[in-house]
Amino acid sequence: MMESQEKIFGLVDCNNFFVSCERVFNPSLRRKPTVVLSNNDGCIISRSNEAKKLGIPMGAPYFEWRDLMKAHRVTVCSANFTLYADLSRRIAEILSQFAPEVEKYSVDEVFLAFDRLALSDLTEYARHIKAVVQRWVGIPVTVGIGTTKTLAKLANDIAKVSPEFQGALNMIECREWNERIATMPVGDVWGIGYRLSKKLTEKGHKTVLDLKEASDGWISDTFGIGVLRTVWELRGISCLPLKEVLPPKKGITVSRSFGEVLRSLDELKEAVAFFVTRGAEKLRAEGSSAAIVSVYVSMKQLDGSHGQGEWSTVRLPMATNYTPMLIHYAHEALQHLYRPNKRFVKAGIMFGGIVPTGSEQMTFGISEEKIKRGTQLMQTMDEINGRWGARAIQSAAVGTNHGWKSRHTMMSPAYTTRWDELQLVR
DNA sequence: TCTGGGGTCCTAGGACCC
DNA sequence: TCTGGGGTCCTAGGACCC
Repeated sequence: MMESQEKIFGLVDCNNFFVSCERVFNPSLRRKPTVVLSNNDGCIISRSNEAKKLGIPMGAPYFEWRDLMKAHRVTVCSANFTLYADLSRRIAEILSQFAPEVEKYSVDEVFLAFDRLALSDLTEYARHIKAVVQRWVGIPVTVGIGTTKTLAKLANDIAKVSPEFQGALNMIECREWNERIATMPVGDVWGIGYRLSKKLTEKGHKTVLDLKEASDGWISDTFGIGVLRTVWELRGISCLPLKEVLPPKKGITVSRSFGEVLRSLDELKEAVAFFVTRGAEKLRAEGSSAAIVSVYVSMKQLDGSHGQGEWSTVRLPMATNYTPMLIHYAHEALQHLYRPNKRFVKAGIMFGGIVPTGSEQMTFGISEEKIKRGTQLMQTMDEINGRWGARAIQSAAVGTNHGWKSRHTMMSPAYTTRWDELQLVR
């Protein structure tokens, strides 16, 4: 029984994903130090190996490293998330041909699951997968194989920094596995972050091997069930199943820092309307509706720092994904937060109380006919935006001024998703 | 006014991930 | 001067009910 169910997990992780995406369409960036910035050109969120060697850390503020990068002729790209999402989807599609079960875990990672006895040489197979993705999409990936997700992830991390594995490491066939993890810090384990690794290290559990051999009772009493599961996964007992179909999201957030400080309520309303529009699209794409709308604003303090941020929440009479109604309630929430003579630097919206569309509680005062017309309008808008680019048409509430738009001064074109930005072949 | 156990639901906060 | 944006899960504590 157990035997037949036993699975092997693979993790395919794109190397320096955002930078690699930029290189696909701009080969002159290859072998040159390159970084990609976050929204608003705020921090560095992807680095080529050459950039990592210069000591630039993940998530570092751009302005702190600008001079060093200039001196070393580092190419700096603003984020082009539309492009990255499209390549990410293509890679996941290709990988689904190589394993019976596939989970798209993040924009740059895909978990695979195989039956234990189905394949004779998994290491060879992993190298094959790597070569196919490289050839078909042009993105370099690393493959880790293990008997649990946590071990596959660990194998992947090792393969990334050890060239002798040629981009694919099968933990099951790695004979010196225990020696390797005896020298790895406990914080390298998936699920052990900054705080947990600090606490574990203080208690004498410094390495991955230490954690693997820790006592169950102590772990669960001190750190809870989550860490206990991680320990079991390190021992090869699978506790984290593959999630092939993702359940609908429990919350949907859209937020941005502004390109410039905002003062007027009208501008804030436009920004909030834009966030709601994006969020409502996400809702409809999942077949969901929301009954709670929260709005968030952050203000610049007198000392120049950004404030904690303030929230205002409105409960709707019924769940909906109809953009104009969501904008209406978001604006109502915003009224409670707005104060004249303040400098707003960031805002966002969050949808909660999410239910499948169709299961909404009906409320008096809204006719079925009205709801039907609204649904049709939204469908039409989504279709048009899907075909002509996400901002082809949108509600008038979003406005056309967009002083609040994020900065992205070094952005590459939308090579794959917009006809007018297709790459020219000469 | 004090006494008790057990259960659910919700919220806030903390920790993690990319 | 300039510091991203999106998620998940778990736990503890309070309100409320029987």
